[in-house]
Amino acid sequence: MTKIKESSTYNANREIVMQECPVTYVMNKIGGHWKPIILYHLLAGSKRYSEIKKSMPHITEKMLIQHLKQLEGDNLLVREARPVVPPYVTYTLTEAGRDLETVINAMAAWAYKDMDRKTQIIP
Amino acid sequence: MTKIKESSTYNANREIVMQECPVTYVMNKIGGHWKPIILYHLLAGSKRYSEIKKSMPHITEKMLIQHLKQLEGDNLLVREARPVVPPYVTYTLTEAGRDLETVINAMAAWAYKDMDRKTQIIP
DNA sequence: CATGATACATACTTTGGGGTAAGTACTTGC
DNA sequence: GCAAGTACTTACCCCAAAGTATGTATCATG
Repeated sequence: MTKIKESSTYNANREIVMQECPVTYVMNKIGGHWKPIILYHLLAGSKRYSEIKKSMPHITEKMLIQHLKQLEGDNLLVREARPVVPPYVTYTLTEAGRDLETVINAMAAWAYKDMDRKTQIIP
Repeated sequence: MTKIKESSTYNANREIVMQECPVTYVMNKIGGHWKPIILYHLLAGSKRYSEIKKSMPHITEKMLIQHLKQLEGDNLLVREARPVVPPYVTYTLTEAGRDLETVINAMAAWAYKDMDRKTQIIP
């Protein structure tokens, strides 16, 4: 008798909204705290796992691979492992991933503009 | 004795990353499921509360005002209430809010391109 | 006088993203 | 022979965001 949910409005939305709203579509791929940052770092070129880790000192290893896997699943990057030891794994953006540069840049541009607006109001 | 966290890496990040990463800065303002959609609808022009609600059938009233308040707090929109009864409240984007059109459009453009890529691979 | 419209508010519950901690497999260097 | 580096994996926990449900104030209209 306490089962009112089943698939909930949340998931209903996910389905519906994904088809209607392109913004949500993007958010589902690059949303969250880490993904855009990972993409940002990879826009500079391919990197191996340890390099990404070094450029993001605050991320935990779990979060890092978790998101790398998801981004790979969403075809935003490809993983290449050379069968050597110690392992040598590189991550490279796909075309879809590189195309996100426009989005990332638009965001960055807005962010700097908005930060400016703020500091101008303070005095 | 179970308090290991205090402010946690999460919040440490929020602080640090906000200053370093413009993308995260944006995400903190327009991230989440609903905000970009609200903004999207308001880009077409000012709307009153009930109109926004109608254009987003799947959002709950709680979520709607909650995010409207946050967007107002972040200076992305302004709320104007006429002191009549029944209440008449309109929401309008600020300059900062309208400037997000670039970001939203870049996202939409990418989304459509990405959807195309997918449908081309399927057959 | 109670029902409906409008624009919320508030209490309570659930879910999943993010975090912590520890372990694995393989080899090179001391 | 064991510590250290590389690229993960696994188990478990916590909290904030999202969702559910219900209540509020005001007046107009039947």
